[in-house]
Amino acid sequence: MAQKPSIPKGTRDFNSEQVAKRNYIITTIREEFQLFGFNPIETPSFENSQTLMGKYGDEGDRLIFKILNSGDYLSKVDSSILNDKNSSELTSKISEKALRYDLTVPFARYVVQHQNDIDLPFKRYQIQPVWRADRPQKGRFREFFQCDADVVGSKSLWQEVEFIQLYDGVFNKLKLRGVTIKINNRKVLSGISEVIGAEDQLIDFTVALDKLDKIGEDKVKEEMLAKGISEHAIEKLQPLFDLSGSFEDQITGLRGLLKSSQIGLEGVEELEFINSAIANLNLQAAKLELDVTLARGLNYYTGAIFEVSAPDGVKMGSIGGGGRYDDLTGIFGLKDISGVGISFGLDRIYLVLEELELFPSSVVASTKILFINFGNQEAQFSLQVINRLRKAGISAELYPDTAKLKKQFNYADKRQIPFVGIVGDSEMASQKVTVKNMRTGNQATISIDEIVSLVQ
RNA sequence: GUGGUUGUAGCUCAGUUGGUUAGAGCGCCUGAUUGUGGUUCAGGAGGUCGUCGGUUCGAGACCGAUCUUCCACCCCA
Repeated sequence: MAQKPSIPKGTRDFNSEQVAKRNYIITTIREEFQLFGFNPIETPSFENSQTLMGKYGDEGDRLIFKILNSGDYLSKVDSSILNDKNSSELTSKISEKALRYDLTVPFARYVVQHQNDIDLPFKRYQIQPVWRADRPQKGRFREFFQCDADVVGSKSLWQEVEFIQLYDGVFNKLKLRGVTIKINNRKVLSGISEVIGAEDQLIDFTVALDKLDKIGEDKVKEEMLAKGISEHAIEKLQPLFDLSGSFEDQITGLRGLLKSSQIGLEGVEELEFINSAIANLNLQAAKLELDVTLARGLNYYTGAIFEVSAPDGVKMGSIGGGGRYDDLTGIFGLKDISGVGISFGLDRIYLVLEELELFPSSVVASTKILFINFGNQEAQFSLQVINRLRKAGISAELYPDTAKLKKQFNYADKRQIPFVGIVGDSEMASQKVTVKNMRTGNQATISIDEIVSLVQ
């Protein structure tokens, strides 16, 4: 095993079965996207660093894969910068391109760049890999696929309602029941921080709050204190920790808590609108849950925030996320374009379907019939038969070598090819083929037309 | 990026306080069976023990570095 080749940490090879299963998920998502009126676009795997940097927060910047400039990239760099060993300053000098980190920011760039060619509201979907220089874990890769659907140019809350239905539609088709679509609203979070007098610490406050179900109330309070949020403010937060019950109950509680915050009440009303609309539309595979501790993508989300978690009992991070961003294109100079979108994490959905054994057995398509090779004359005859079968839409192949029968049959068996065609002197003379059913062991000598109906 | 963890045959894993020639099951190859796979039987191949360096008379085992795996943090799909 000397010097086995390898692939970088957090990347994977996919065998045929895995590709088939991935395609099954992708096809399902794509069909649903199209059913909902989204059209595909694609963007380059790498962007100008400027496009990506600063859009995901400091943590995000760290996780962006930077691409080294071509040529003698160090020669133009000021030696004082080199001596300073300031990585971030040096990076901007020696790297002007970076691998895309998600599909949302490139989409925003796309909208601004092609604003004269698109009709608003613009609905697009995009299924492409993204890269993050993260430390890998289970369900966490450095190269993975996102499947995004977004709408820009409409502030309507019906979009949020539609996206929830889209989530439900995809998971229903994948037979993945019991997923939870968690929803929150950035305005509610803003309102809370306003009410407790911690507007300036919104991010710290929400990041701590986000951990509530993981580390518990006391630890969250500890972290808030450590981040400089006053004890008085945390005391005011108590009604939030005590929030419980149904979506409607929590709405009522929030309304009381946020009665002095205009923006907070706005968020509550949005949540209420979405919930009542969904209640009238009946979800099939998913349930919608209000989770005021949900805080993601705060660097650009402004309204609804979504996160999808796998069914209970499956240990996996979120399998989807999304939200509304009122001014994402603003960063690129196009103001007042509101967008909202969701993302499916293909690689994690794969792991969940695998764990729950939800892949249909039919996803791996294989050859239907393999022809045994007895020699050149027989092979010639077999290929004529194979041609006719292929024209009839049946995938058929000839074993390429005149190997021992045991070996040829074994090959069919290993590849789970359901039928084997045997052509020898007597078959050629009668213009027929002996076909063996590998599962039952039965075999019969039949005409080519009969093969078509037998194998199909 | 921080702390921990893992690596032995194609796969899953044994391998005693450091001591001859590193094992098992499954898989693979050959034969029993030159027009018949899956079962059975007989035989066989395959490992510089992740990599590099160190300690030692002697290292799969101990130490260091590095890569990889998984976990916690961070963050996230």
